[in-house]
Amino acid sequence: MKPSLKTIAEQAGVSKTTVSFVLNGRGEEKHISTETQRRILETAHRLNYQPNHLARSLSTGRSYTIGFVVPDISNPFFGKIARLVEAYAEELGYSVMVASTGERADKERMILEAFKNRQIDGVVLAPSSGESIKYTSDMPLVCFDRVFSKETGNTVDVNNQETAFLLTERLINKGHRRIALISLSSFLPNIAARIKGYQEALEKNNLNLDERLIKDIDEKEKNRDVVAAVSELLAMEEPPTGFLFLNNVLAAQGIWTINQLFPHLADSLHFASFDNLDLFDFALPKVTSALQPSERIAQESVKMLMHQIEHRHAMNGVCFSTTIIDR
Amino acid sequence: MKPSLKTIAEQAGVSKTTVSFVLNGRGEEKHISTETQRRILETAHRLNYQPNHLARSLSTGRSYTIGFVVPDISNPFFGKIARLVEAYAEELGYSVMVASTGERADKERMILEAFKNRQIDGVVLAPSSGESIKYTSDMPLVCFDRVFSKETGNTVDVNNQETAFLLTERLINKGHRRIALISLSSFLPNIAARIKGYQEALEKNNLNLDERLIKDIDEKEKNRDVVAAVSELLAMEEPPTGFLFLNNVLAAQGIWTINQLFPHLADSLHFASFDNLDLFDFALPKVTSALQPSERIAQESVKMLMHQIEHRHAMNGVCFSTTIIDR
DNA sequence: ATCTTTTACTAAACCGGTTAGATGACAAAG
DNA sequence: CTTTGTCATCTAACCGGTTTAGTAAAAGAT
Repeated sequence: MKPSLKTIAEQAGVSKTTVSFVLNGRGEEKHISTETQRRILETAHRLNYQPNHLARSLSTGRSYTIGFVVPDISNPFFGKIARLVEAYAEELGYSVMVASTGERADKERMILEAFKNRQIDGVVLAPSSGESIKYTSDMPLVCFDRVFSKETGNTVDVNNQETAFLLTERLINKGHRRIALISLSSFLPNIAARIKGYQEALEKNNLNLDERLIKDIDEKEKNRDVVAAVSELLAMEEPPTGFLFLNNVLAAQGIWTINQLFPHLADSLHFASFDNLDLFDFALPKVTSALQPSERIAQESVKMLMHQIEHRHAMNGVCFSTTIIDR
Repeated sequence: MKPSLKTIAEQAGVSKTTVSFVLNGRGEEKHISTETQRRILETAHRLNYQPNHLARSLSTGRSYTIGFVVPDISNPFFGKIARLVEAYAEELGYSVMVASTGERADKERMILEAFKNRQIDGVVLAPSSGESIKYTSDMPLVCFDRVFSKETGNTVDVNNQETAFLLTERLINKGHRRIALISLSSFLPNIAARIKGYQEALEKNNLNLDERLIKDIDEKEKNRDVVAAVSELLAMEEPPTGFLFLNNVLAAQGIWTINQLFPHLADSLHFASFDNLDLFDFALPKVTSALQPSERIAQESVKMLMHQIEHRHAMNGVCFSTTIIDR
């Protein structure tokens, strides 16, 4: 039988209350005598007492658990942040529940409500839609990676538009005149900003925007769609030589496509991609990438969430800069 | 104010008990009249009642939460399994708490105890030591990837020794006579089995085992150590031409090393590695890899855990076969 | 010597559910 | 006409903590 406060109370000959005070380090404050404190601590130790976290949470209303909800935890970008969020949260005595939404708003909603009913203290979320904030009502929430509205605060992201602009310019500066954009069909604010940055760079460099060079990939069928998109682009009479991929998964699949189907073109093309991957270091075509500061994103997200949990009011959104790795 | 059973009871003019029965679908069984049931359901719906999961868990002793504990959730192998475990668990109404141990037994112990105090129903664990089972005592536990003892049951792994044997033989069949082994210095049963398979293959093919071709990598410094190991090996007077890497992270770093420091050798070497990575499809040196069946590992782990949660006795361990992808 | 404060500790309510056992009403059986 | 059984519902205890509002005794102040 697992010992409870009651067990200790009986064995130490005091009340539950006293035991609770002492074990929570409030012994002095509550004027519990040194001898009694000693006896209680000794008993607790002897019985190897471990408090029941659920019971505590139920009465305090704090579960010391946060949620980490992203489209796909197996995506290396989110996996890395998960690891870091978990580490920071643990330092603060929090555990982390994770869930993947598959980029589906309905599933996201279900997950958030399930977590809320589990009395989670707050959620770090990479939202798939602008609706999510509604379902969480009063639960502390920090959105990262995708920011649907800056107004509510509590957001962490990067300078998407500027980064896309710079990535595109790098390709232009390397002499590429026709630059394809491999984007996503679902509406996400970070993606929208990146598209803008791409357009802006073309405009500034007096390259006209050819709509045929822009391909939208369906999230659910990305692997198949990227192969099709790249193949179509390379089959054009005037094919692009520079490619901007709006995230690492798309770029990885793009590299795969070239290597499997167009290996002879690997040297003549140049890629640019959001997010870094280790493989970009040696992949062909060469990939210039924009590294997002995972550590800072994770740390800031947790910090912001803790702030809201403690103080119940939002902090201003934070926007980090990416680091462009030229290859 | 969030509505509770009490709120509904008051508004519907019945007792908490009756509400509890009805909302748990035990209305018929408990002979609650149709009219009362209707009224209760209507009230619950009107107030948008959501049960407090903590309170329920406290009284039933079931939290419908499981833990997923691995060395590093950002490792793609574990990330993929995490995603799948999460999906299967969700289907069964469970949430998942994740934690990374950093391959440290002490941290693993802390995590397991913290989870236990959170009244988790069970844990899916990739253990870093043989000790973990002790700290979980009566908590349902399934170990995957690393199996320290088959005797206790509840284990899921793959045919490590045979796979290593086959991978090594592939290298031999491709004409490589000197085959390096990039291993890990920490003792893990899966790694030990893989080393055995390597030795067995050399022996069977009458190649003598050159200890200098075996390099142990320190988990904490893998990136640095792999570069050093590969560089040393290639600097030998009679350097190896085949390399067996005991996991995907090591192999990825090996590929990086060749591409950065020895690009002229990329074509003459051949790698073999445990676990698949997308980048193996186009990386040079070519990589023959052993794909582990993530879906089946995840599904079986969850199934096994659920079995133990329900029936409180262990199932026999399961061992899956890998799929070798020749490149 | 009496009043006030401090010390050391406890009883009981509470968090929000679940559940064993009781209860009163009514119908069928003996 | 009592007994037994079923129906419909409720009371109260319980899960294991936290916390408010005490209380009795000892110490300090007037």
